[in-house]
Amino acid sequence: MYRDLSERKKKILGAIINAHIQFGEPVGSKYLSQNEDMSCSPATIRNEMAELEALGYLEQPHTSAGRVPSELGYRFYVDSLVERYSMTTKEIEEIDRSLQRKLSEVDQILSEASKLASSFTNYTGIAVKPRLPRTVISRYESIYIDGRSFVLVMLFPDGQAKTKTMHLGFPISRVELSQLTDALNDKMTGITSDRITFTLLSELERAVPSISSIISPVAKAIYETMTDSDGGDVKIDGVDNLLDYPEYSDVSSVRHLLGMFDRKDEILSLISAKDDDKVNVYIGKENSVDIMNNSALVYRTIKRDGNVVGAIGVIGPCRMDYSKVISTIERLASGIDSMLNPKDDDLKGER
Amino acid sequence: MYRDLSERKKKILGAIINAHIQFGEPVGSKYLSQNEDMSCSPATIRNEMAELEALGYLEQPHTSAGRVPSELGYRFYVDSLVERYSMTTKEIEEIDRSLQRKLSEVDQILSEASKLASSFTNYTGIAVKPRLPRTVISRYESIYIDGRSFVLVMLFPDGQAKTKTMHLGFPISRVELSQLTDALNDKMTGITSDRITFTLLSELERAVPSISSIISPVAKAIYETMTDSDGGDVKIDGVDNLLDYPEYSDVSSVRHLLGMFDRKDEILSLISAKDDDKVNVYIGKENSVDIMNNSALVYRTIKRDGNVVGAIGVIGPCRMDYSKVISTIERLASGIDSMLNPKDDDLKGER
DNA sequence: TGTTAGCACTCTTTGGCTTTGAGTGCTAAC
DNA sequence: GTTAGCACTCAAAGCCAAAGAGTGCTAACA
Repeated sequence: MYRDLSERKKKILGAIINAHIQFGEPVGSKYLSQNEDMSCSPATIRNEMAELEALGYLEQPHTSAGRVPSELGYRFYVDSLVERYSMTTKEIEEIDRSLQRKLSEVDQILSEASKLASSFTNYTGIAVKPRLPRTVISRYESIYIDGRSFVLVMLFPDGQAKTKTMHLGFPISRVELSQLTDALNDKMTGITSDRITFTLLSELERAVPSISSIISPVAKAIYETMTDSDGGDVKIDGVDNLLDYPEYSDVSSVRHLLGMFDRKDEILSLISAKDDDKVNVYIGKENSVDIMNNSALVYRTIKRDGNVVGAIGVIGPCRMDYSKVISTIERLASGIDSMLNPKDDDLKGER
Repeated sequence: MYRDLSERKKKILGAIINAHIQFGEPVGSKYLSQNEDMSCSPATIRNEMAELEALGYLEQPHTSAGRVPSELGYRFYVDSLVERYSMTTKEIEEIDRSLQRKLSEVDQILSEASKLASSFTNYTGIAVKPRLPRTVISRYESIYIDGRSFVLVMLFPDGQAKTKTMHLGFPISRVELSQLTDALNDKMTGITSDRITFTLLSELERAVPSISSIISPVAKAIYETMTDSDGGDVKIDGVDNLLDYPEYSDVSSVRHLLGMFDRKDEILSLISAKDDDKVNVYIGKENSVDIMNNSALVYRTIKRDGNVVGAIGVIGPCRMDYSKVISTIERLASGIDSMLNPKDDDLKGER
């Protein structure tokens, strides 16, 4: 697709995008010939630029302005020109150090990752926990607290656990509690939330006749837990970073972006769609999220035991320092990956 | 303090604030005499306005503009003039219905409340979970999963429970696990996180010599859990609502506000400071959070069993529809309160 | 045939200028 | 104490000209 570009065109296109990323303003022929050692005159560059514009890689805000990369141009740049930003040892150390403060739960890791992504890149960081396929509970345990309350522990197949503290209006004995637990383990394991039916509840009530009135609130708690963990979540940090960039100096553009953050579902589905192991870049309207008018999204998914458990990324203007952002996300994501999938040492850390 | 204002001054001040809230622009004498049936001429009103300005209730952006309420003016308005907004049955129903979708955990209730506050008022909703006083764990339980992993359940004095799933690099037996649990219950209950010392860990290791290498990761998990739940949290929703108001049409003012949202700590400490049962209103610089330059904060705390577990509120421009906002927050908060503190029915719902 | 210099042309940006209009403060009359 | 009248102030809007940046085109050149 990009075969038809001569080396010189590529060089010019790359130089324009670099300059535009740096200064945020349209780039003119004179600037290029002077500062980017093009070894040809402005006039020649103008000719090339005119052709690049005809091919769709460049755009002109108005007649007497320089050229600005189009979304196609950025795409080309990201795909082929971008040289990997080589991080300084200091930067690498800083990222690694930040990750050291190893947080235990996936949720927390992601939420922290969003902050890190934001602070290292100066764009807006996002972290996504995808909507999981329907969860089933594989085992129940209960912990007796006192005559009127107990903790219900629900274990999921992936080893996660959730708890609910139940307060009852009437006393319950340890024996009854263990009957209840047995009944739950007998009837309520391995099923999805939509299979919790009235029939099932009646069966349960029959299994523990002495405390049948407890079934309904317990079932409700279970149902809530199952449906809860279905939900995806999107964390966003550093929105105010964006306001430093002229593309968002207009309130309406900010509103666009903020509006998108409220429609987190779209981000969720966008990111959940693709789950390869590399950093992905969506530029402007390329993606279904049409609100991302003048913005780009760089992200990478996070896996654990081969399953996607989340993603981290960065949102910023199309004119983004891609090489730096990509490297940062790359390193953050792989750092998190290795935290979540520790090598088989003598003793693994907890999750 | 406000005794010295004549009835007519109060009326004029109130009319100015109402008009300014409605239109967002400085209010002139002519407008008042025409539209608010003042029964006196513009000139008279001008005299009164000049005095109100001298007293500090009004301000003039520049010589030839109308008057704008000062922060003191708003404060006066909120304290004495505001007539409680009477909600329509429809609005009340809608709030109640939204609250019906009763979410179980405090965290979720608050996060949902923030969305509700935002959508009912069209300002920015915030929900706060305060930094709790240092947490201690009152009891440990463990659930055996398989030879190499188990779930550690930690119970807090208030009945909450947290879990950590531990994956080990070596096998552990049920007996050893219960030894571990006993040791934890013996040595690690009732202490704050800063008292988990090396000495304590050594004692623990001595208590379970056969699996002493497990102590360190377990202790780490416990420490993390304890320090986690210390942390407060602030949820914010509907930031983009604000952009509809001209006060925030300037990017720098938006940045101010967004910056504040990143410094959630300040909001946290502000709200945690006062814990009475009524709706509080902070206007502009009244509060320590000096960033709230041109903004006001309306909130009310949420209690459970007499303890503050959070707060919900709204942030918007000083020029805010206080009567509506106050009623909305009032109703939301009391609705949540009653969800969290159910009447003693036969069977209480879970928490 | 590709490159370059030169030049006319376009179009935004900037600054200064005036006009407009809203709203005030003051004074004098009621 | 209230009101009408009037001069005054000042931001906002509109207008115009000048400046400046950058282009496209043409013609000369290698």
